[in-house]
Amino acid sequence: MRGDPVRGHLDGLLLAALEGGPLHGYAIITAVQQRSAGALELRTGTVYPALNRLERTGLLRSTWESVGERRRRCYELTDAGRRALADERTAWREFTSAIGSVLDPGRAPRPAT
Amino acid sequence: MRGDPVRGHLDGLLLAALEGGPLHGYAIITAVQQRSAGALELRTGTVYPALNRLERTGLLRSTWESVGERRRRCYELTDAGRRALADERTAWREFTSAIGSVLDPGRAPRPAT
DNA sequence: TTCAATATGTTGGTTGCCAATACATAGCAC
DNA sequence: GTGCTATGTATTGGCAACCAACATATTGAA
Repeated sequence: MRGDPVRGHLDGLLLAALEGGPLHGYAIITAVQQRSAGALELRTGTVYPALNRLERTGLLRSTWESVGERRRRCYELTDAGRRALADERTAWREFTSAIGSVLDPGRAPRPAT
Repeated sequence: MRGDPVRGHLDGLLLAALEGGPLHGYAIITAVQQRSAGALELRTGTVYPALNRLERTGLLRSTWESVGERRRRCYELTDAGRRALADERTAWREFTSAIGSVLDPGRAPRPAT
């Protein structure tokens, strides 16, 4: 997969990963990797700043967890985050429909005229 | 549609627009716009440098046309361009499958395990 | 005569992800 | 007891790719 593959879709991926319940950053990375069958390998330099930003903008909320001596920061969706996820899904469908209608018209039929 | 929507998929769009026959830059822009039902409005600052690059790398070939006093540069796919288009389609399907399996699992089933 | 459409191009800026780096705990193999 | 890997969070600097704005010219309609 060509460089910067998730560009523009990162927020949606992170929100979607958290839809099933709270996860910490590292677990989000592995969850995304597994759900995409290994295709998407998010980098820490990509994920942690993004999670931080999503919390700042109110789409996520975080709490610190302790497992023995180790600390993890656990993120969960807020109500606004759930709404944002729905919006990301809509945007994703519009996006794939738009690009697909030009690039791959057999698979993604043109929007009704 | 959020900013930079075509990022990473521009080459595929341009190649696909030319699959049906030669077109000049301005016509490519309107063709993409029409085929996407208005969703994709490519900018001249995006398209012309990209066409130039695709010609430099041998995926397109161009000839100057004259219509009255006006000059247009007509692009067409080379054989390499046709192969590149096929690759772009494959990459597009893999891309949508990967992102979709995380973001929109109901619509884009996970790749076979 | 002014405006919009047609037509091609360049320049500079921003965005957003990535690579590299840093650091700490935990568990396993040897 | 030492190293290696996995787990875990975070920052910094860089850069590619697209966009906005600008520049220029012809054509045709109001």
